[in-house]
Amino acid sequence: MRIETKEKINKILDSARLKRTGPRKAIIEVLLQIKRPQTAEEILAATGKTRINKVTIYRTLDSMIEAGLVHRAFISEEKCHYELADKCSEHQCHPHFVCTDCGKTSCMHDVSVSMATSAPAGFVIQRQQVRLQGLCPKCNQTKF
Amino acid sequence: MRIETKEKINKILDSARLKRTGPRKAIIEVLLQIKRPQTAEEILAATGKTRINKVTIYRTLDSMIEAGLVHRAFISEEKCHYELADKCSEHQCHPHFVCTDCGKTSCMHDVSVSMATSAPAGFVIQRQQVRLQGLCPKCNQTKF
DNA sequence: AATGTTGTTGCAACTAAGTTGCATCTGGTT
DNA sequence: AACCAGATGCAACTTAGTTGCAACAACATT
Repeated sequence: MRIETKEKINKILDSARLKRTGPRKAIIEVLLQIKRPQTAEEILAATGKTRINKVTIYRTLDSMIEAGLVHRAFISEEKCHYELADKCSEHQCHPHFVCTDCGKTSCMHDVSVSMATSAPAGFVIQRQQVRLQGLCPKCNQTKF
Repeated sequence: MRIETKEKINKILDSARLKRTGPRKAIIEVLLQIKRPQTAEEILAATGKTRINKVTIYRTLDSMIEAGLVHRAFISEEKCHYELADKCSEHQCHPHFVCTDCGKTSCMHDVSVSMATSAPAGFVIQRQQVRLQGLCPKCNQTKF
C-alpha cells in the first residue's frame, strides 16, 4: 500500500474518532478502491489475507455508518451493499443504476435529478435517494 | 366483502391470467386495502382466518410481480415490502417517504420528481425509483 | 517503558427472511 | 365425471445478519 493511502485512511479514522485498528484500515482500503457498492461478504473477500471475522465486518460497517463515513447504498438480492459516503451532498447521494438484464449496478456520479418538491403538509424532506433501472452499455449492445 | 370488490379481484386475476384461487384472492384483497407497502409477514397476518402458508405468500407475490400486478416497493429492516403496481407510470412509481425518526414509510402519490437526464454514453434509463427521507408530520411536531 | 481502562475482535451459537423438494389438492377444461 | 397443469402446504433447508461472552489491543496516563 502506498504511504499516502495509509495516511488518508488514518485521517479518515481520526476524523470519525474511531481507533486505528487493523480490520478498520483494511475495510476502508477496500472501500476506497472499489468502483461500486459491495456486500459485506465481498468486502470480507476483498480484504484477503487479513482474515477478518464477518462479525467484525458488520460491526465495523455499522460504526462507520453511525460516524457518517459509510452509506448503505441499496439492497439487492437480499444483500446490503455498502459504499463510502464521500462525494455525497447533504441532500442527495449519486444515483445508482441497475441493469435489468445483467443485474450489475453502477454509480452515476454525473447524473443529476432535481430534488423532490411539494411534500404534503407536515412532511419535511431532508434527503432523497434515486435508483435507476435500464440497460447498461454492454447489455444494450448485445440486445440490438 | 362487497360484491364489487370480489369482481374487481377476479378481474385483476383474469387480466394476469392467474387462476382464481383462495390465497390469491385473499392476498389481493389485503393489497387493495393497505395504505403503505407491507411485508410478506404482514400480508400473511392480514389475511387472518384464511390460514395461508407463508410459502404460498412468497410464491404468490412472486407470480404477481412477474405478471406486473405487484412491485417490491423497498426493503426495510431486512424485510421486503410489497404493494400493488397500479398507479405507476411506465417510467416511474410514486416516491416512498421514510421517517428518520419513527421509521414509518408513507406513499407520496402527489410528489413528483422529474426523470433523470443525461445518462452516460451507452446507458439507457427506463425507470427510476425515488426514496425520500425526513420527518413525518407526527415526528416533526414532537421534535419542535 | 510499564500499566490500566475502554473499546474492539473473534468464536460459537443463534435468529429469521426467504427458498426448495415433494406429495397432495384444486381450478378450469374437455 | 374425469383429467391435468398449475397451486398449495408441510418440513427441512439456506444464508444474511445478530448476540453474548471471553480474550485482546489501541491509546492515555503515570
